[in-house]
Amino acid sequence: MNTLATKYDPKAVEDKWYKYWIDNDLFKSVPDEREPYTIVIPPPNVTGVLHMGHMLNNTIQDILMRRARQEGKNALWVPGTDHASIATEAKVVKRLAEQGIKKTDLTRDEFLKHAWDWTHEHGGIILQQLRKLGASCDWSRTAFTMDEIRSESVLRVFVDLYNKGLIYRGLRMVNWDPKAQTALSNEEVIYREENSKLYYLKYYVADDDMTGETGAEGELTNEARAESKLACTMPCKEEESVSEIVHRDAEGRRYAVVATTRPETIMGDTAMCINPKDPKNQWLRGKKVIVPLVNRVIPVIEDRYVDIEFGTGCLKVTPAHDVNDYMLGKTHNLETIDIFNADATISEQSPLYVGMTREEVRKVIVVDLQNAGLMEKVEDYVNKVGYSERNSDTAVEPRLCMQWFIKMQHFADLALPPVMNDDIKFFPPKYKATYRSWLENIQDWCISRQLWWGHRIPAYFLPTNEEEEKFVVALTKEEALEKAHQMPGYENITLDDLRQDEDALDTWFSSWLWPISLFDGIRNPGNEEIKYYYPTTDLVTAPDIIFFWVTRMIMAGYEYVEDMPFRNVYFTGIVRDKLGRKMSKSLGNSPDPIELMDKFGADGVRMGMMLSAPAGNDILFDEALCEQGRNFNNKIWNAFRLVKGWEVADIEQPEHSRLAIEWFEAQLNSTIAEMKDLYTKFRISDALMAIYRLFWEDFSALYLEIVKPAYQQPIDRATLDATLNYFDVLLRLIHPFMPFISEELWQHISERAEGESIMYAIVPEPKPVDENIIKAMAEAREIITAVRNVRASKNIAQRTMLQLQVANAEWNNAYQPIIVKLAGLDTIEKVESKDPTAASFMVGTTEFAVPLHDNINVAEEIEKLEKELQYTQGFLASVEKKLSNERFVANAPEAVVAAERKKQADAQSKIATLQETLAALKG
RNA sequence: GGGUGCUUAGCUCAGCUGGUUCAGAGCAUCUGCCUUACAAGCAGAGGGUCGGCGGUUCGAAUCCGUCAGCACCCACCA
Repeated sequence: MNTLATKYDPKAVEDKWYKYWIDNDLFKSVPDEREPYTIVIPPPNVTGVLHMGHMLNNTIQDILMRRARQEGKNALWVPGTDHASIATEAKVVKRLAEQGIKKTDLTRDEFLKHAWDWTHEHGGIILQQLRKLGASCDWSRTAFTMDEIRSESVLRVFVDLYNKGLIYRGLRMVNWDPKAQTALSNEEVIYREENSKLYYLKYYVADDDMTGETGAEGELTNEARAESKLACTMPCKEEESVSEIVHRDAEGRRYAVVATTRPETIMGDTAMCINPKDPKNQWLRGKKVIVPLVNRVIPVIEDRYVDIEFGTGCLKVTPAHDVNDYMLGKTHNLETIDIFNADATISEQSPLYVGMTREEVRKVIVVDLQNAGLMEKVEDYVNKVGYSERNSDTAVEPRLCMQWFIKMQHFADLALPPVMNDDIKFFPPKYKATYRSWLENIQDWCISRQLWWGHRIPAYFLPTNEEEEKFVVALTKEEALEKAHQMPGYENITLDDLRQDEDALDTWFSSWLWPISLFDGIRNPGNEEIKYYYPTTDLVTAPDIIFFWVTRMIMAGYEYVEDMPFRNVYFTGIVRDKLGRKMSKSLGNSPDPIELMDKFGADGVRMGMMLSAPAGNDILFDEALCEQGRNFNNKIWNAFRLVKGWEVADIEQPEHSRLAIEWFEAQLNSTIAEMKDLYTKFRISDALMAIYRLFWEDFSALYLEIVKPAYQQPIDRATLDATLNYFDVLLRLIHPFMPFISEELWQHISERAEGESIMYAIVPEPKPVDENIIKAMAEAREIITAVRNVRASKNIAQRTMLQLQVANAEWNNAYQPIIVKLAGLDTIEKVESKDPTAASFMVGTTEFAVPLHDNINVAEEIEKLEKELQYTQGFLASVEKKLSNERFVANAPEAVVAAERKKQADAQSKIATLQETLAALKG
């Protein structure tokens, strides 16, 4: 009679409903009088493909969106993509290379054409994939960080910040990615531990007359003591607090030893540095030393920056290639020799190895140093090397060059208070500390990238003969010219004289405006949309972009709208495999989301994602969770099949059905309230678990089993109506998690007009719950389970009716008809003394018995009861011990003491009952 | 080196301001069932001295200290 398949088939419904939602504009939002609920998507890379991180992130966002709609809010989820300048440019360069085209052979315009081609070819694939997941974005608003509105917003902000004096240009040591050949911000550098070597190089003292010049008076003896041990070539350490350490070669010439991990940079050495308080290196003060191989004479400078304990306490200073050395160079006025080209090959400035790569030089120079006798020793060493976030195989090279920066202190001051005082709430709140420490140690933001793919910096250089550069910043070249004309000496220049800065802006310079620029709030401040949708409600993102993005959006929000960009930030975890490893292409442990959805259905995968995703914790993804999701779909499907198969007839409503409806009403409301609370705390997986259990345990295993008519029997109208009503509400509660199956079944459960959707079906407000109902049902369940246990242990068939005796005249339970039905009973009767051949059990303080006639095993029954007796006696002893403790009785709250007294009384009565039963059994 | 978390059943995790909704959930495991919605299922069951030690308290998974282990973030130690 049921024509529906016993297995739910997601494929048959998912595409259909997505199309229905789109055709009926159900994701669309325009400002109205309702309360807005807004999320802006963290824009994925325009040429990216969906991975598990996106799945998690977007599932959560979609759940929140759909929930908001069911709360009657005007919900808007704005989608879009990010141009991801470094990553995309790298991909385009790679593809061109495959075609035999070098970027350097192309003009900027030619290259950009290729990049746009690439973007149009691959762009938006990821947004298509999100549709399969069920993402309810308002696609009519799809934005791109390099579309017209967003681009113009970016340029305006640049000009504005420059005019406010918050953007400056400066020669700084930046993190240079030699592969992409661009500067990176500090945040784009990822440090990894590496096994490398520490090389100890000999720096001979220049013009050493070998007469034993001493460093400081009174330390002659130390030196002498040190020298006396020079039979060995290794440095000799005396009691280090006082001794000098001088190295001499076989001919007596003195040298210092410098420990370095980067011997290939010695061509750029312009000083050696010691700590002025370092006793062992006092003799080097004021000396000059010779750079090995290079033979350049460099001064020994003193600076407390040098760590006395590290290596030999001597530091080689290469101001062009190390951030700290650069600072030393500035304080000590050192020469700067840049020995690297932009691609990290050795430049003409170096006397040696010109044209070789840094890796090659490392190998060669180590050999050369050894051959020249200039290498003291080599040790294994673990250090941290910075890598480009986007080209993970490329070590970052510190490099000195002109870049654009934003002064960040101003923004840090704006952005810190609202998070610390919870105007903007973080979930979980532990990230507040991270946020704070970053803002309290804020560094200026390097925003220029030596790339073509991105927003070109709107700065225009003027012709000049001086070394110093002159430029104007303006939205367009024409405006720039006007500004230039204001400058003395430039009154008559033409457009052709202006040369626009070649650099593009950091991608995050557009992302930080996202919640504003999506509503055109930069170009048209105060417009209707920005007034309505901003501040957005929630942001869902991964904690690894807290500095890149979250923090900076807060900064931009307060700068440009004078308000927070979002009220809540939900930080998701990182999706790992079930062994806890990060998902990566090389490990091959990252499932293809599209394949997963084909296998388990989008609803199943969504549930799989959410089953283990508490905020802020990493989630260990396991396909088995999707399977559980699929199984739940199937459970819902089959419950629906059952209900749909019922024939209604004009018959009286059975008492057990009436009671089941009364109880489920309470249970349902209890769960609705629980879920409401969990949503406000962003405990979304817990909310899912609440509805999962309600549907499976309470609705399917209990409620439906109670009201289910006997085989081929009809159901009464009242019960059917109530059941359909419950099913409707359950589907609404399920909908945010599993939009497809809920929509599919809702059409059969509930009347709907064309264009309506469960996504706008309001979730009812929880009604007050009578706890007595829940308690009474819990007791009934316990009794049912106990009887079923008796049945199972005695191998009594399901259809054999049993009797239940209650050995307590006081006992009453409102749900006796339910117990009768689900436990398979004829009757429940109160007895003075129960049948001695019955299997007994206790629920609370009441003893129940199921007469078994000859079926009982007396020895077994006695053993069971004695075990329980023993346990209860032990329990009573512990309670009495507590009660006999005067300090407990005196100090504990009355309620607690009373509770203990009740425990005592209950245990005593239980013991009495057990003893009676045992006595009867033993005859 | 600084910071932030974490350690509870085989696995993943809940347990808020200390006391009957304190030892819980889901999954997995085990036993019995192809019972006419569902074997992607039904009915049951077992399983943890809440990381170690010490302290505060009448009472500690919960508060404090300490040790151990794990994770992540930040930082210029060559």
